[in-house]
Amino acid sequence: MNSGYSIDVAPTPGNRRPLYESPAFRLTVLGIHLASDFAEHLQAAGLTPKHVGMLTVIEQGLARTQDDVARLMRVSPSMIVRIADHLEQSDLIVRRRDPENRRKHVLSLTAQGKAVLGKTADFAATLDAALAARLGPDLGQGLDQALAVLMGRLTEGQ
Amino acid sequence: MNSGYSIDVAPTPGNRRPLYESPAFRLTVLGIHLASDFAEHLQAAGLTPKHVGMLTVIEQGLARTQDDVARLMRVSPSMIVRIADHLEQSDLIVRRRDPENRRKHVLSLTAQGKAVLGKTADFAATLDAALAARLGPDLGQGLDQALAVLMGRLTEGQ
DNA sequence: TATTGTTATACTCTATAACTATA
DNA sequence: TATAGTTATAGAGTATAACAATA
Repeated sequence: MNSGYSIDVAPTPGNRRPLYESPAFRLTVLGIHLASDFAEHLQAAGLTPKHVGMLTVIEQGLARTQDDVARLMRVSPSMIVRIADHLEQSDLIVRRRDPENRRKHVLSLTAQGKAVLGKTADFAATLDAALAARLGPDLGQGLDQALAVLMGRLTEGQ
Repeated sequence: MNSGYSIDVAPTPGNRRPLYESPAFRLTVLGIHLASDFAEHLQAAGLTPKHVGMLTVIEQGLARTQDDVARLMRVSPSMIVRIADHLEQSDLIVRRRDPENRRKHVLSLTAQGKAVLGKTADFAATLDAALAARLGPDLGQGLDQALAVLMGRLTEGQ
C-alpha cells in the first residue's frame, strides 16, 4: 500500500542484533588487528602473513601442491607462484615435480621453514598471553575450544 | 660450548604450542576469511569492509573526527580522506566543521548510513548462524562472551 | 580438451611526503 | 610551531588473461 502514510517497517527490523555485537563482525575486526600485529613482526624477516599461512598449510598437510594452497587460502594461482618463489629462494620450502603428474609441484618445508614457523609461534605466544590476561582462565578456555571447532570449517574445504 | 657435539636446545624449545593451535593465529585466520565474506557481500554496494568499519566507529561514538578514525582503524589519514569522500558522496555520512576547532571535521551518519549498517548486520546474522550451527549453544555462548571482552581492548585505545 | 603452473599486464590499495588551513 | 585534513605520488599487493607444459 504505497499510500505515503505507511509506516516504514520492513527496512529496519529493529529486533536484530547490531553489527558491532555480531560474533562474525567481531571476529573480523579482531582478526584484522591481529593480522596487522603479525605483519609488523614478520616484516623484519621480509615475510608477510601470507607467507606464514602458506608454510602452515603445507606443514599441516592441508595442501600438497600450489593449486591446493591457492584454493585453501582463497588467493589466485599467480599470487601463489610469487609467494612460493620467495619462500623457495629463501630456502624455506622446496618444490619438486610429482612423478605421477608432472604438472604438479609438490611442496614441502625445509628445516629453515620449520624454524620460521617456530619463531612465529613464539611471537604468537606473546599475543596469546595478552589475550589470556584479558580473558582469564574460564573465558580463555571457552575461546580456545570454540576456535578449535571453527578452524575445522576451513580445513574441510569450506 | 661450541663443541660441534652440542645438542641443539635453544632454537626450538619443543614444548611450545604450535602456531596452528595459537588462539591469536586462529583468530587471524578466521578473521581474514570472514573479512573476505563481508567484502564479497559488500561489493555489490560498492563498499569495502573499511567503509563499514568507519561507519561503525562513528555510530558507536568511538571516533568523532577523521583523525580519531585513522588512529582507531590503524590506517593513514590520507586513506581516511578517500573513504570519507566516498561515504559522503554516497550520502552515508556528513562532515561538518567543528566550530570550536575549525581544523576538525566532525563526522556523523545519515539515515542511509544507518541503513547500510542495518543491512550489513542482516548479512552478519547469516554468518553468525553458520558459526552457531557449528558450535552449538555452549561453545557459541563462550565465544560470544570472550569476543565481547576482547573488543574492549580495541575501544580503549590499544 | 582440461589441469597445473607461469608470465605479462593492469588495476587497486595503501602509505609517504608535500601542502593548506587553522590553532 | 603543531595539528587536522587534503592532494600528489609512488610502491606494494593482487587479480585477470595469455601462455607453456602435461595429462
